[in-house]
Amino acid sequence: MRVYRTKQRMLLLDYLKENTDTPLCAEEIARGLSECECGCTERVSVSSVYRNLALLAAGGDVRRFTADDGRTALYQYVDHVRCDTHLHLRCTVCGRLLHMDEELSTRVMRAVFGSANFMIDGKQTVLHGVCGECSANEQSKGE
Amino acid sequence: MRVYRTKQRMLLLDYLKENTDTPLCAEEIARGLSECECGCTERVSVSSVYRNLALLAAGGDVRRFTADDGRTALYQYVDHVRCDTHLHLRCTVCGRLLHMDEELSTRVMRAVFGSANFMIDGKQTVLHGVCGECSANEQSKGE
DNA sequence: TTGCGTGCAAAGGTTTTGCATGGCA
DNA sequence: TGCCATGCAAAACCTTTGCACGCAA
Repeated sequence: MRVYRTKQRMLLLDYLKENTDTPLCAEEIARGLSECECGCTERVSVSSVYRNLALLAAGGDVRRFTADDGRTALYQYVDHVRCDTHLHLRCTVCGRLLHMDEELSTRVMRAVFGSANFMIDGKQTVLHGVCGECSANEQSKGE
Repeated sequence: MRVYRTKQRMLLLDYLKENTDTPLCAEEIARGLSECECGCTERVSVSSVYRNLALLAAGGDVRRFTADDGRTALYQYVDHVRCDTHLHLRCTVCGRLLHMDEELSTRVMRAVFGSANFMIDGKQTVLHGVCGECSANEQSKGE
C-alpha cells in the first residue's frame, strides 16, 4: 500500500517535530495546525490527525501516552537517533519529559538485563517521579 | 469526609486483592464480582466500580494502566508493603507484570537519583521490554 | 487515471454524572 | 438520624468509522 505525502500529513509531521518537548492530545495538535499560519479555522480535521497519528505510532515514529485524566491520549514525536540509546523521565509535578543521558541509560539497561534478564525497550519506557528542580521547590516550600 | 465500609466497596477490595497478577478493566471487575458467589446478575454496578476505583487510585491503593487498545483503563491492586521498595517490569510479548527484586530496584533508583537527581516513584513506574523467557522463545523461533 | 487521504457527521465504546433510593455508623 | 454510597439511565467524552469527494503520483 502506497503512502502519499499529503499536505496535511506533512504539516502534522512538521508540527510534531517542532513540539517534541511536550506530549499533545489530538485536539491540541489539530488546533495548533490551524493556528499555524493564517487565522482560518481548522486546516486539518481531527479525524485526519487521529488517522495519521495512528499510522505514525504504528511505525514507531510517534509515542502514545495517556494523560493524567486517564482517558485522553497524548502523542509525542520520537527522535529515533536518540531514543534507542536513552531513557525518558517524566516529572509528575511539573509534567516535563526529561532525557536521561546516554551513559546512565546504558548503565540502567545493562544492570536490569544483567540481574533480571529483562531487556528494556527505551522507546516504550518512561520513568515517573520527581525531578531535581521540583523536589528543591517542594523543600523550600516546606521551610 | 467519612468513608463507609459498604458491602460493595469491601467486595471490590477483596476481589482486587485476590487478583493482583493481572490488571483488569472496570467491566471485568464488575462481572467478576457478580459471578463471585451465586449466579445472580450484577451484584455491584459498573458505576460504583468506577467510583470506588477512582477513590482507591487517588489514595494510591490501586494502579491505573491503559490497555493496548489505548482507551480502556485497567486497574490493579498495589501492595504498599512491596511497592515502595521495588519496580515493575512489563513484558510487551507475553504481557506479564514482573516484579523486579528489591536489591536491583534500589540499585537502579539510587543510580538515577545520584546521576540525574531524579527520584523515581516506584508506584507509578513500569519498565517495558522483553522478559528472559520471551526473548529465549524468540531466539529459538528464529533458528 | 488509480486509489489513498480528507472532511464531515454519525456511531462507537468507555467513563462520568444526576437523582432518587438505600444503608452504614 | 445524617450523610455517604449505590443503581439506573442519561450525558459526556474521546476516538473511530462510513461515505462521498479531492488530490498525489
